[in-house]
Amino acid sequence: MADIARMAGVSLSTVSRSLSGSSLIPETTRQRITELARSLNYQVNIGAANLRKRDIQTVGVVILGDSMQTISDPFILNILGAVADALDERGMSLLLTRLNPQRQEQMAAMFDSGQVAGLIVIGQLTWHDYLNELARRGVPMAVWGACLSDAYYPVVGGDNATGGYLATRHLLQQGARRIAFFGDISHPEAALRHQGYARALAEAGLTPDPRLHQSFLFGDRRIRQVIDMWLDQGLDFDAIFASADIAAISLIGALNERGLEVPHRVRVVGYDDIALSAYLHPSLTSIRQPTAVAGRALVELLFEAIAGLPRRSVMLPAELVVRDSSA
Amino acid sequence: MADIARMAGVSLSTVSRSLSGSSLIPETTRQRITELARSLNYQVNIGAANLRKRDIQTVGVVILGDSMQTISDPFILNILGAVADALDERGMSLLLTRLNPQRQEQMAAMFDSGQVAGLIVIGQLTWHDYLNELARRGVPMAVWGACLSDAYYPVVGGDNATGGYLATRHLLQQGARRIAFFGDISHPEAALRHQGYARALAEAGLTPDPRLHQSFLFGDRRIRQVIDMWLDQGLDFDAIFASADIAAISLIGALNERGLEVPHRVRVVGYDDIALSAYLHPSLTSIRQPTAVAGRALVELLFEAIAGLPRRSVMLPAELVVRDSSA
DNA sequence: CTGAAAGCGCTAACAC
DNA sequence: GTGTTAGCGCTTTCAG
Repeated sequence: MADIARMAGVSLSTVSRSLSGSSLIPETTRQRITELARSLNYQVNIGAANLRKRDIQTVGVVILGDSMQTISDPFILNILGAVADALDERGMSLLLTRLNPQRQEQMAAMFDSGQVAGLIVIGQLTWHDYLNELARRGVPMAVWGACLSDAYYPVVGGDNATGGYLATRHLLQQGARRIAFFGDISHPEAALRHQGYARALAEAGLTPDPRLHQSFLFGDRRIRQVIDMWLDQGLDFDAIFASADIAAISLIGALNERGLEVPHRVRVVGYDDIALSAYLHPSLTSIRQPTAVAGRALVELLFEAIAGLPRRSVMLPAELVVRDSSA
Repeated sequence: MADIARMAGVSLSTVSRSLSGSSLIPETTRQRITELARSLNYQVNIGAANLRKRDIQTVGVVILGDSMQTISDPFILNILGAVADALDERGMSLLLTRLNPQRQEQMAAMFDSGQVAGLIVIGQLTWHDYLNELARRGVPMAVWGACLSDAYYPVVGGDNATGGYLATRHLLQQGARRIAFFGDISHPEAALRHQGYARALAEAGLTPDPRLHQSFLFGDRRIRQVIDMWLDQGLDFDAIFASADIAAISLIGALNERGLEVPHRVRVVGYDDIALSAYLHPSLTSIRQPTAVAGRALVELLFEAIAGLPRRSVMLPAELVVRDSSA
């Protein structure tokens, strides 16, 4: 910037003002400086500017992980994409971090070290208490997850109870009676989906069979093992509601392998409606969650938190998308 | 930091030195300061430190997009994950940006504005010339893509020619004779895969039929239209080699819809070996690319570029993974 | 309208 | 070992 000032024959202040679009600077000077900057590939040093302005143009996005493995749920990554777009629209940068439970503290560090103005957390999992703690400490954030009543942080999430209800009622309407549930109910989102599942069953005069409830959601190998186990035990089931499409996909693979045709022998409904679901064979019935809206809402809520506005949460509708796997 | 200095009864320098682990500071003082920092949730302001140290702890990761749509190829996101891990190991932060061709300049801006020490670009597509231009300008970077001979930037990529060859030879060995190719050969990666495809055909005494070459890779709707078109024209084909698993998956869906069973009527091989491919029905034969190694290599090459070391490129092996779709 | 000067939070000479 | 000081690149009063 000093170079430009010298070359343009003006002071630092003038260049600074000019480049930041101050209306005090006459068009001609402004043009000259802009031109000079372009030809030098000069861009204002954002870090230094922020230091002086005491504001940060970056938001931390944290993807929470369950296992040590790379997260690859397309749904999560869809939300990430939506958040990236929404942040982009506001001219904010996105600092990405993936965290597993062993490194909780790193989450706060991003904020405490002045790297980011706030945090968007994707995947609430079992971090509820820690997130509450951070929020109490005044770390601005917005979380994708279940809208827990005792959450001290703003949440954007789907209507998981309704989603679970819709999925299960649909299966019942298709004639299913012995519906298994796949999902880790230690995660609030899955727990709510399970509530909806139970409610739909109750309405049909049925009660959930605990033997048909499986907590292992991630890890396709384990999903296959469960199917094997059920079949070997002669357990009776004619439908499965899986709390994530990626689990449903593994399930369908395992069922096919054991000769149980989907949907004729076993109907399957997933959750999230990831892009691939429509192109599977059979295509997968699922509960759609509006990820684009979610991304926008997360960013909006985070900005409200940063601005010190009262915390609020957003619950997005869940929509049943019927395809072949439940026909 | 000033607070801590005052509370600890020492000078700013002592706190700074202590927190950055200088061996000059005695254990006892160091302990006291560390303790104080922890209790105040204090973390050194990275931006200010970097400004002073004139070094940046952040790397920009750019995901290049073809269309205006959110990118959601799991393979790309796998590499992103691997890069994130590798960066993490080195204590670097990851600034994520998604760019489409309309906003090329933003890529340089990340570096010029001092936000990042260098760029990792995922998805070379048709950006080759622009990437070369940046590299010439001295922007440190590393690119996932095809190892082009006239690339002025370091590249990490799979052995696309061999991958294409392996896929096609495998199909030929399975008895296929009329093998279609799906992939946009304006992208260097796909072009190399097509070369391998042509070579395998040549070895079998066959020549590629241009009518069986389809450039549309993204957009499942278009893929279906192509299948419809081929069938309506009575075009003869008994196998398809698709330059991406996500395309192969759409293809299989479209084929099934038209009653062409995979693999009995049409064999299919994809590329990338995304996680889902193993769990499809039929499971998808594909060419595996080692994403974890790729992530590590990209980071390594970027650091070499930043350090001013001579540019080099890394070509990773392509491995055929045989599954049901080509049986 | 424009320039001089102070200072954002931190580190690194350079003294003591 | 420790403190003092200058200054990283920028913005913003405050004078002119």
